[in-house]
This record gives sequence, C-alpha cells and structure tokens, in this order.
Amino acid sequence: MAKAPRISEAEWEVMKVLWKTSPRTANEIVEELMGKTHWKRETIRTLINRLVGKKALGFEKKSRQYHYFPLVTKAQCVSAETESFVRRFGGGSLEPMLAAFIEEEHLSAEKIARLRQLLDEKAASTEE
Amino acid sequence: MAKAPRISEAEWEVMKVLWKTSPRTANEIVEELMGKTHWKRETIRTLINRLVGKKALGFEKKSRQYHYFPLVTKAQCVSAETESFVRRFGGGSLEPMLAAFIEEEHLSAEKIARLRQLLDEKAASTEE
DNA sequence: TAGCATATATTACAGATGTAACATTTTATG
DNA sequence: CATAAAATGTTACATCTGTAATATATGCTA
Repeated sequence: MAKAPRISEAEWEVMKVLWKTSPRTANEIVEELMGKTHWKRETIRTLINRLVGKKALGFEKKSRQYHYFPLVTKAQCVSAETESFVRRFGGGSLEPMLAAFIEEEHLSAEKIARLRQLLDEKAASTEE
Repeated sequence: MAKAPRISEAEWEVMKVLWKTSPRTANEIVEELMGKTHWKRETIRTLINRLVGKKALGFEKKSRQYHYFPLVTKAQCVSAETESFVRRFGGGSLEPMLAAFIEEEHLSAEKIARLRQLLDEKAASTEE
C-alpha cells in the first residue's frame, strides 16, 4: 500500500464521505457535500478528480457512471497528517505535541478521565 | 489580541526561532535557520516578510536594521492549528482526534505511561 | 561626499488549493 | 437515428507556498 498523498483540507471532506461508505457515485458524493458545505457541484467534482489524480481515490466505471472508492485508509492519512503536524511543533515526536495539547486545550475533568481510559485500554492491548 | 493568522509550514520555522528569543534581527534569524535548513538567505527573508504581512511578526527599526518579534503567541497558533486539525478529523472535538492518535500511532508502553502521567498532572491542576 | 557593504524591497515563477465555468462524451428517449 | 440530458473532462483564475534572484536604499568609511 502506497504512502498517503497529501490531502488538502477541502479534499478531506470528500475522503470522509467515502470512508464512511463506498463505493459511491460522484452524484452521491455531491449530494452529501452540498448539504454540508456551500460548494457548487463542479467544485466537488474538481476535488474528486484531484483526489483521483493523487491516487487517493480509485473508481470503477459502471456503464455511464463512475463509482469511487478510497485507495488509502483514513488511518494512513491521519498518520501522515499527524507527522506533519508534529513537525511543526518542533518536537519531532508525538509526545511533546500531545503534551502541548493537554497543556493548551482546556480539557474538562471528564475529558481527561476519558482520555486516560483510552490510554489504559491501549496500554492493556500493548503489554505482552 | 487578534486571532492567529494562518501560518504555513515553512513560516513556522521562523516563528519558532522568535518564540525562543526575541527580538532578533533578520540576520540573526537567517543565521539560525541556515544551520537547520537548506534555505537560502533570501528565502528566509521572504518568509519573514510574509509573516510581517500577515501580522504574525512586528518589527522595530533600529538605525539600519529591523528587530523582529512575534505578534502572536505560540499558544495562539497552536490553538488555531489544532482547531483546523480537529476539523479535518470530522470529530469537531479534540477527544476523537486524540483517540485516533492513540489508536494510530505506535505508542510504546513507556510513552503511554508518560502521557498518562501528563494527564494525571493536568487532572490534579484542573480539579479545583 | 562618493562609493561600498549591507539591509531591505520588489519581482519571479512553478505547484497546490479553493472555487468554479465551459466543453465534450455517453446514454437513454422519442 | 437525432437529440436532450446527464456524466465526465478541460480550462480558468486568484491566492498561498516554497524557493529564490534582482533591485534599491542607507549608513559607514575613506
């Protein structure tokens, strides 16, 4: 599986639609996004085409219509984004960044508890 | 204090230099960054100027030289970045994103322990 | 004060992005 | 089969970014 290409902010919206359900036709994607954004049909088409160009999406031609589907997983993209994000923070590693978040963001006690729980689960699955 | 403007990846490097120590002259910034990057002097000058244009940096003219300093804090920028980052993940809130990180990244047991410690500290300072 | 060294300012240029309009190709329909 | 409707493809254009080169202004030195 190839590395995740760089996906722009607007393009992410398209990817999200397809990560939720795929394959979908261009029209279905357009439908869904016109509900959530102010984009014109053609704008969305452009985004789809760029994603195909970047090999983030593939498609299958079924008679008249194309049916699009992701070629990269959300996990891959998240990972790529995270990396670039982390770089900015100067740390180079994830930890300082999360530390910055935790410092920076106003986390409620419940959220903190929730995150700790996540870490606990992760710890449990990691050990051994 | 105004909202943090959008700062590009390359520009961040300049900001980081000034968040560390400021004010600094263009040459000082150039010096530091030529050590860490492959950028030419003029590239760095361009970045500085763009940041001034975006009102991320201010400067004071001292005879011949300009002395630059940040107009936005690192915290503001981190916050702005985080927000845009979170938006992509579709969640809208920080928690799902951190959850995704924790899932996605290969965290060692020590890192997990370290992060939990951070959360603990935060929890302690948060609760009343 | 003329000229050099040094700082700053202006201009460049290609690729990515946001945001579309316009053109062409298929397919279903009369 | 001709044509309209619908899908896809091509082109557009301003702004942002990465990455500089070139031009201009200014102050120090002879």
